[in-house]
Amino acid sequence: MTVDCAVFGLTEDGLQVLLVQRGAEPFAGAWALPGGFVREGEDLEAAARRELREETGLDDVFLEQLYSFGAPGRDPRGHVVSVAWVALVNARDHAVHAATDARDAAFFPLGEVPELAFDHDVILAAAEERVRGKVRYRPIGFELLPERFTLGDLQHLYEAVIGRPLDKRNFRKKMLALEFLTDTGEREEGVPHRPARLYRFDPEAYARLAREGFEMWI
Amino acid sequence: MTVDCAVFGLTEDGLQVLLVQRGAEPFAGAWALPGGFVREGEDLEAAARRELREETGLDDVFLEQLYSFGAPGRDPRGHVVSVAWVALVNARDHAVHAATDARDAAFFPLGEVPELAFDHDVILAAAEERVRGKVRYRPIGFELLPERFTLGDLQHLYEAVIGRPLDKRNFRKKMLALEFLTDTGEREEGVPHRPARLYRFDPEAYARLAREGFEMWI
DNA sequence: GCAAAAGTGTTGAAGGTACACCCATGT
DNA sequence: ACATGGGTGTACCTTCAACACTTTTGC
Repeated sequence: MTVDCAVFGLTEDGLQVLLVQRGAEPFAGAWALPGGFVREGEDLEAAARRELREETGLDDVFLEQLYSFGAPGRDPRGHVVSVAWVALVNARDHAVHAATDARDAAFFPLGEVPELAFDHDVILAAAEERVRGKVRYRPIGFELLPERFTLGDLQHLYEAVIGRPLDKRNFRKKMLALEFLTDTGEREEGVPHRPARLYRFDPEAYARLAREGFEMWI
Repeated sequence: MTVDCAVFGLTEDGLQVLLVQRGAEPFAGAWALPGGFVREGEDLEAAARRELREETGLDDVFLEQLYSFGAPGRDPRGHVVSVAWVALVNARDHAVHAATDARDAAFFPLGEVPELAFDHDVILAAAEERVRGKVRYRPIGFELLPERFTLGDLQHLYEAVIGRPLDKRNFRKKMLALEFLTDTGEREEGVPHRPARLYRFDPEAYARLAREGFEMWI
């Protein structure tokens, strides 16, 4: 039993995925999703978090189970089932560094992903589909942004994930009508244009609305 | 590694789940979701289908992976991870009978489920949530109906799964506007009221529409 | 003829989409 | 002054929700 994590981050170039270069056989030297064996008696989510920490230095990230892959032959070491996870990180605040069995760790734009070890191309495709789908009806996109962000940041995020330009006025109307963005009262600083208001996502406000049967849909 | 299946069927009393009474320890005599150990080198979905066939006689059903449960302590035999699956069957055409390690197999209304073995109550709750959510935006409900069905059947299905009465005229308008219900030209027979038209779900028409970016939402 | 479900349109409200200009800041 | 993104309102159109009566069959 292994766990593998598809970790997504956001930059000006759009969505990126975190890969590690394997140091050990099989597939030594190949790029792969960070992951590894579950220990005896270890919880699956705990294993995913441990592997992420050990191989990439990431800690305290948003993590959600994706799917379990168990096709015979997917791992040359034998019949290994992998429980795959999706993680979303704010690339600014989470520095990444290779560690343990990984020679290197780096973010790759989704259009420039190299050949991957095992069946990690399949896992990555499923993870990307999950993120692109779910971001439209659950407030998971905020995990890709710093704590305080502008509505411009948020719009760029949605445009990058959904892959389609959005109308600025309609987007702002819709986001502010959802009542879980709180205006921090602060502004951007040091930008060569009119500074934007900084907002914060309020998980409790969202939870309250969700309990009342409300549904977001972007 | 085990697989466990939450199998749902539909009757006049609403959604039902298929349970088996365990014949072997642990939890001998307790009701549980059908399932069992994955064999060495066996595909996960194949294992789920095999266990369903062996324990309940069900074959050739709609099956979709739900989630993997791996909390330490969830199985007294040791650290056993279960890959859970959701199945939907048309209870009329699929006869159920206990077999192998199961003393008995029967459908239970969701409100009358007995105490379950292992953490199967947690798995069942997750499965129910998946079905109730997904049925609204994917055409999986048809798996619960016979091949030919009336719009009344379909409306009752949605009312049972969503748990809320629907307006007949609006429902029919919406379903017929979706262009994947084909009128078979046939009618109900032997009913003590005006016989209804029989429709059939056309998976290819749905696939075509889905490819064009269409989205259903009930 | 009675019971039981099938079948059928319209109207008002709400929400979504398209669209163009002025504002505040740094250089 | 100019370049850059921030910030704002309206009109149209589409979609959704509410609502009641006639039809066809078996008994």
